Amino acid sequence: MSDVNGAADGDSAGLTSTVVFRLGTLGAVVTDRFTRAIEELGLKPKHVGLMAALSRDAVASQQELAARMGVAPSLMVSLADHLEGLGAVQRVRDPQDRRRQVLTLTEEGHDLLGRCTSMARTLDDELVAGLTEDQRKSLDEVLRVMAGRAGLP
Amino acid sequence: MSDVNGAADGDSAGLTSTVVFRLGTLGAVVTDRFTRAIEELGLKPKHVGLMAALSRDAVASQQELAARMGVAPSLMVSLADHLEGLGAVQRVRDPQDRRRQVLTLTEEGHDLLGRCTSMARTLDDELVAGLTEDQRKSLDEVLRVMAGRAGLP
DNA sequence: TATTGTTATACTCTATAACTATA
DNA sequence: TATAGTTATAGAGTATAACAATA
Repeated sequence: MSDVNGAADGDSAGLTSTVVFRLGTLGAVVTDRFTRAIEELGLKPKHVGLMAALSRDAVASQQELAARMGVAPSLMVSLADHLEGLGAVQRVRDPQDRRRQVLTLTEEGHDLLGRCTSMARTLDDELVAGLTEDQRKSLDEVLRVMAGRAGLP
Repeated sequence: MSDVNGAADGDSAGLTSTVVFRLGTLGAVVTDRFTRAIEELGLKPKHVGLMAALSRDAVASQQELAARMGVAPSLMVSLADHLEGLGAVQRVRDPQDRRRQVLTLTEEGHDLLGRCTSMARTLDDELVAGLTEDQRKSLDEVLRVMAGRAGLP
């Protein structure tokens, strides 16, 4: 025992009981599953995130999207390259400012995103299978509050 | 609209509303915060995870720990190296089987883990600040159930 | 021969910096 | 000169494969 005051030493009431630890590990496992699910579509989570962002806002420049997703502009290039190669997004030079590449989600892109969403819902079902209806509602609200607390949109 | 049946196109009722997406992003943000918090202790999340595992089981060989944490044995070497350098763990050759390196958490290690736990609790408080007591209890139970569903201990 | 730990190597992800073209 | 996008380069993190010691 290296701690004279009331704080727990080691893991008696431990690290593994914190929300931070449990949310972090669970999030990692869940993301890992999702990653494997979308692999067959030739996608990685960031590609899906980009499509979701485009789905919300219809069109946006690469810089705007990079800022919104919190990634470097150079990464946005390769994400857009890949999605363009799949026919999921279209790049159009803004005629007003020919430096800007404006991205839009194509019909194929909407379709792909829809399939990803469907896969996520399947995983959702497995994940919440043991929860009551009340618990699911509570989860929804709790996630909303914590996301706000964590500075997420 | 590229989908004739009932499924949503794009993100109408979308990907960003799934538990998978929300849990994944929230977990990533939270882990990121924790990572920055423990930086000043010279630790990364995996180091803390290893210490937590040792705290639960007192002693274990590197192979056992690698298997438990789901990492490669080679990574366990560098994690143990680092923690040994900090004086947080001790490596002792098992006299019964001199191939095995048995790891134990030192007093210093318990102390370090305690500080990490305390940091996690501080983050916990910020995270759940907007939740009622009922919601916190529900969160605890819901996390337990989903962790089980996700194959976590 | 099989296993534990280690070292060497390679791969993935992503950021920073240098560069091009527009403004 | 400043900015959007691109390309080149580098670093972090981690796995796989080769190796040494021990069983």
